[in-house]
Amino acid sequence: MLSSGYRARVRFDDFAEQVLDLVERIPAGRVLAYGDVARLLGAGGPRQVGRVMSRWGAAGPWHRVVRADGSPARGHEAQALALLRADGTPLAADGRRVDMGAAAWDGPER
DNA sequence: GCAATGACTGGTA
DNA sequence: TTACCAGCCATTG
Repeated sequence: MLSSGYRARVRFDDFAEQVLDLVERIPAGRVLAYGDVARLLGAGGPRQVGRVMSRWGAAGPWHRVVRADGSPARGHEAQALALLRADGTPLAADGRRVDMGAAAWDGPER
């Protein structure tokens, strides 16, 4: 029944669902790097996580997913920083990045 | 099937 | 600190 084109979207949607579910579990004041999300899920890679966020990230607290160096998403830096600041996320001294040492989330466990 | 692209990462200069 | 390069993995043309 499912056409090839539709099935392809559904297959990726499975990975996207896991990413979005994990992102929505990130507590306020905490962040996760793209690579960390992929590692916690044990699938795909940082670029795949970024692809999911660009397409379905708006469904959750996308601003809590940042780059490994603490920089927020490309093209949404000001927006992400404003939301992170609202969550009380510890920012670096420069104020344009997240303090990964203090804001990095360990994951749903612990 | 191949090449280009992407909300990335880590290393080196 | 920023800039450039090579690697990585799935989607898209």
